[in-house]
Amino acid sequence: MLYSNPCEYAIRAMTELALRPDDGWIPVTVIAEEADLPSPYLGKILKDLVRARLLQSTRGPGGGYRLARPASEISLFDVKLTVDGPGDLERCAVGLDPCSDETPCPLHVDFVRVRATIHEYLTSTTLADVARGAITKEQLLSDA
Amino acid sequence: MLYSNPCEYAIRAMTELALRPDDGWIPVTVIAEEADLPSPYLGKILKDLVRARLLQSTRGPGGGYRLARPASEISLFDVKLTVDGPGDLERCAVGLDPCSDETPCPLHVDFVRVRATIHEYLTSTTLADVARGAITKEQLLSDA
DNA sequence: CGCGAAGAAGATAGATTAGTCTAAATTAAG
DNA sequence: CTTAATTTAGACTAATCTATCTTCTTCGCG
Repeated sequence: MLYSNPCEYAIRAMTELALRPDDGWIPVTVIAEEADLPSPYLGKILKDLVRARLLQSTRGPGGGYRLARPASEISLFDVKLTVDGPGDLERCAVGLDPCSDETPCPLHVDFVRVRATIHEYLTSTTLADVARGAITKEQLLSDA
Repeated sequence: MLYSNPCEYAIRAMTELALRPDDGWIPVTVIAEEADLPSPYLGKILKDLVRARLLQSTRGPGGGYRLARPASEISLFDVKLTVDGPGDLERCAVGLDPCSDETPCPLHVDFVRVRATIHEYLTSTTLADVARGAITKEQLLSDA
């Protein structure tokens, strides 16, 4: 509900990278397989993340992708901002333009509270948190 | 960010209806013009809202649409549920299936809090609130 | 240097969504 | 009973999004 399709893919792919911090460069094909995503499409998304300096990449044999910073320093907000752009988070609740704090849309007042909650969640949650959750989940599933 | 395109249209159209509670039946063309929406497309959406019993309609001369209940008794949640379906609000934060309270996705714990905030907002906000906000906004704009 | 393994980039195809158009059904009014 | 206004339903078109394919560039290694 919060993320577009490619943004969700980006988070899942980056979580894979966060889970192997010292494996060097990981090729798209490997990431795609682990995260169960279509690899050529994922490649495009990762390319954008490289351009936004959230990932690094290198070509040639042994090449691939890796996080540009420690996972604990990349927030979901960083990812969403890169993939979905800034507009998505700033839109008014009902889509009546123009909408700002000065000329608020109907519901602006209540909606800013919701938006603040979302924003706080996105900025305070890092890929390290997601990776930690992924490990927990795997354990739960293997126990079952 | 919370609503699909057609859902946003639905809210805007229904807000128009909420603003004229005693005008009887309002044709799509009028609603579409007021809300600045494509009228044939809006017609489809309104039809679905009729089927979901959020609107009533009648054909023929003098026909059109009206709210099936007072605006204060129709929540944004009602509208979103009808137009976007139930799945949208239940999805996991990262899209890793399976995801439930028993086998939570990474972030499930933090995310349910965000989701609860959104849910609370949608259920507690009615079309009457939106209409009230729309009036306020219009005044602000005309003053400027 | 030359070969092969990768990412980068762009063209293309398929699927989904947004939007239009036409015809049919219904209703009110004369 | 006829006509005009209106919703309803469905076919159709256009645009966007998802995904694939192909080609090119870069890089490591022998």
